[in-house]
Parts: sequence; structure tokens; C-alpha cells
Amino acid sequence: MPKLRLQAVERNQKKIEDAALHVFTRLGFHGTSVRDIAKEASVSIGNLYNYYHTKEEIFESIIERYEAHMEKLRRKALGPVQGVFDPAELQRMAHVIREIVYDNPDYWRLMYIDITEFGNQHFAGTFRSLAKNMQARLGPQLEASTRTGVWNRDIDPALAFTAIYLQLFTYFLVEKLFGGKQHLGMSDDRAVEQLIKMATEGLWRDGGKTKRDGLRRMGK
Amino acid sequence: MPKLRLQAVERNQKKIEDAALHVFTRLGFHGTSVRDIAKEASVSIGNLYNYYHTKEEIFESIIERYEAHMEKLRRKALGPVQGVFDPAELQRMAHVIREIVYDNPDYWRLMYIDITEFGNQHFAGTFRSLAKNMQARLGPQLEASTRTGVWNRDIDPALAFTAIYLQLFTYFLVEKLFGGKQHLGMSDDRAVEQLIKMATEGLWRDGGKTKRDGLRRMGK
DNA sequence: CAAATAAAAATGAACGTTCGTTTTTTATAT
DNA sequence: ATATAAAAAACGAACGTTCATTTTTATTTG
Repeated sequence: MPKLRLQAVERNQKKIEDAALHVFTRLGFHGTSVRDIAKEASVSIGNLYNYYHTKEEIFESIIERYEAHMEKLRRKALGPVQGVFDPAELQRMAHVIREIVYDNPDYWRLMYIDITEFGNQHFAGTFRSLAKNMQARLGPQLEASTRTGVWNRDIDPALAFTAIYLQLFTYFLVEKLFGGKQHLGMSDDRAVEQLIKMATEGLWRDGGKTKRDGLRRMGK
Repeated sequence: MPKLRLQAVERNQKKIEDAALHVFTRLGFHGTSVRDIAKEASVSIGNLYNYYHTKEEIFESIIERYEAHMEKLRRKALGPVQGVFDPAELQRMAHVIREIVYDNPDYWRLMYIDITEFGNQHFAGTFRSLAKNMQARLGPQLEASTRTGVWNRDIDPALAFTAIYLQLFTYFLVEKLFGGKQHLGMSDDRAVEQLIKMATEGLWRDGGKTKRDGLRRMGK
């Protein structure tokens, strides 16, 4: 009646999935052989099949585990947001997002594998109704922003916040995964500062008179 | 002594590469077999190797062809930009970018394949010094914007324009490739309108006094 | 608290299949 | 008749998975 202790099973699975993640994200799903995984995990080929029925099951298990991890991190990025459009708060969020992207580039590599080799089966829900989810999470804070009097009433706060959130992720992803070394022409800190300044100062009305004049004068 | 006319060779290569693109972007590089390509192109396996030495050469030839095509489209998106930050001009650019993304999702699928299966070998240069390239293309127009008097002098015009450009691509990519059906909570047209309003109205100074007050009042 | 025990875990060779590529054969067009 | 394109056949290597066997492990027993 000796069965491997549950924590031992957990430990072995983590070892296998860590190894599999490493090779999957470098060679793709079909570019990775189970021998690659076994070797990377220092486990026999046969034993892999004691823990997973198929190679694809390993892939799906990795995604499940990673998705749970990312959900925690996303909460961390959005969690303590109080004055949602306060530049200082956005700076903090940007810093967390930077950390998330730089620490977990493999998460997006998995996403790209899913798109190119699995028809976006596993990550399809991630971006669905993003703004609506944002509204559900930050509804009160977002609504509060519109009641300050200076809010640009033409702009939906949920859209605005989601756009900033996505823009920051995009910036760091381009830097980390797409090889865009300082693709905005300056350091991360300065670029983020400028992006936030751009976004926030556009959210607050200034009456719009001098601005329009400026545009008219500009040429078009 | 029949030698295939050059345009016939070109035609056959295009047929093969179109077929290969179709299967590559659905199964990935290693998930696609040369038999898949041959069948899709209605060509024998052996004959494939009369046109390409290896499977990888087919992949690289596709990228080369597609990159040239995309460069033309990018020029179209940026081409007739005169008042670079004029909302109407940005609307036009957004429309072109939408068209580009919706007509060519396979270009980005190739990019994701390159990242996950080739270590970003072939597309690494695409995002390098994006803002600097933007400066090279639109330098005069960007500089002109800073001389209108109402420009927010803290913000680098090249960064601002590149950020808007990237944000629009990101928006449509999320919609088309990542399954985010109306992820900003509204139609493409309305979302784009809001993004542009957000970005541009943040570029022009209003003195900053009432804005800061608004933020202070907001809670943080 | 060892030693014995039985069940589970781990192993690596072997399976049939499919892979990318090469070689051989056939068809075609001057 | 001959050079070339296209197709078919064939190649060894590598694929995902299975399985008979060995090793390890947690428990029972003395």
C-alpha cells in the first residue's frame, strides 16, 4: 500500500512541467520531443507517462498552472489601485507590470504557441471583455474618477484604464520578447513616465479651446 | 530542352509559398510536414525540392516575401501623414492599420512562430529603434508639432506618435488574433475614436492647474 | 526498530508511424 | 533525341507511446 506522498508527486510534476515549459517555449510544442522534456527534467521517457497521458496533457497542465500564477500577479498589478488615474498610482502599476513581463516572458510565449499551433484554443478567453472585467474589478474607483468634475466626459473610464493597462504590457513585451531595445528611444523609466503623462493629461478637460486652436494652427 | 519560363517558376513558387503559409500559420513550423505543404499546393513532395533546398528555406522565403509586402503597407499607413497629431489624420491611419491587421493576420502569426520556434531570428529587427525610425520618416512633421506653442514640451513627439501607432496595432491585433471580441467594450470605430481622443488631448497643455486639483480631490 | 512485503514508480528498449530529404523513374516539350 | 520538370519510391532518423522489467518506497510484521 505504498503510494508516493502527495507532496512528492507534486514536486515531480513541478519538476517535469518546469522542464517542459523551458523547452516548449524555446522550440514550440511540435518542435519539442518528449525525449527533450525527459532529458531536461532528468526523468525517464516512460515515467513521464505515469504523470501525464500525452504530451499535449503536459502542455495543458503547464498552461493551467501558469494561468493561476498570472491571475495572482494581475491582481497584484490592479489590487491596491485607489486613485486609478493618479500618475503616481499608474507609475506603481507600470512597475509591477514591468516586473510581471520581465519575470514571466514564457507566459506569452505559451500564448503565441497556442495561437500558432493550437488555434488559440487555450487562451481565447483571456482577452474577452477585458474592459468589462476591468469595470467589474475597479467599477467604484472608475466611477469616482468621473465625478471629480474635471473628467473628460466623452471618454469611457473603463476603456481608458484598460487601454493604459494594455499599453504598458505592450511596451514591456516589445522590449522583452520582440527585441525592441529601447524601442521608444529612451529608458524604461523615462518611456513609462512619458506614456503616463500622455495618457493622464488627456483625460482631464482643459476646456478644449486653446487645444483646438493649436491643432488648427498646425497645418491640416 | 524545355526550361520553365521565369514567370512560370515565379508562379509555382508563389503557389507553394501561399500553400505553405496557410498550413504554417495554422500548425506552426514543426507542426507542418512537407507532405502537408505539398498536398495543399497540389504539388509532389519531390518537386518541392526542385524549388527549395529545405523546409526551412520555404519558411524563410515566405517571411522575405511577406516582409516586403508589409513594408509597403506600413508606408501606406504613415505615408500621407501631414498634421501628424491631427485627430482626423490619426483616424485615417487607424483605418489603414485596421485594414492591414484584418487582411494580414498571418504576418503576425509568422512572427509568433519565429519567436517560439526560431528564437526570434527573423523578425528581431522589426521593433528595433522604432521611435528612431519614426523620427527618420516623420522628423519634419514631428518637429513642426512642437512649434505650435501649445505642445506639451515634456513629451517627445517621436515617442508619442510611435506609442499611438503601436497602440492602434495592438488594439486590432487583440481583436483579430487574440479573440478579444470588442475587448474595450465598444465597436472598433468608437474605440478608436476614444483612443485617439485620449492620446491627442493629452498632448496639448492646459496649464495643468485644474487638472492637478482634480487629481488631488479624487481620493489618493 | 529492522526486516519483509507488496504496491507503485521509474526505467529504457522496442513498437509502428511519420518525419525531412534523396534518389529514381516517368512525363513532357522542343 | 535530349534536357528538364514532375512524380513516385525509397531512405534512415526521429517521433509519440507502450510495455516488460527493475528499483524504490511506505507500510506491515516480528
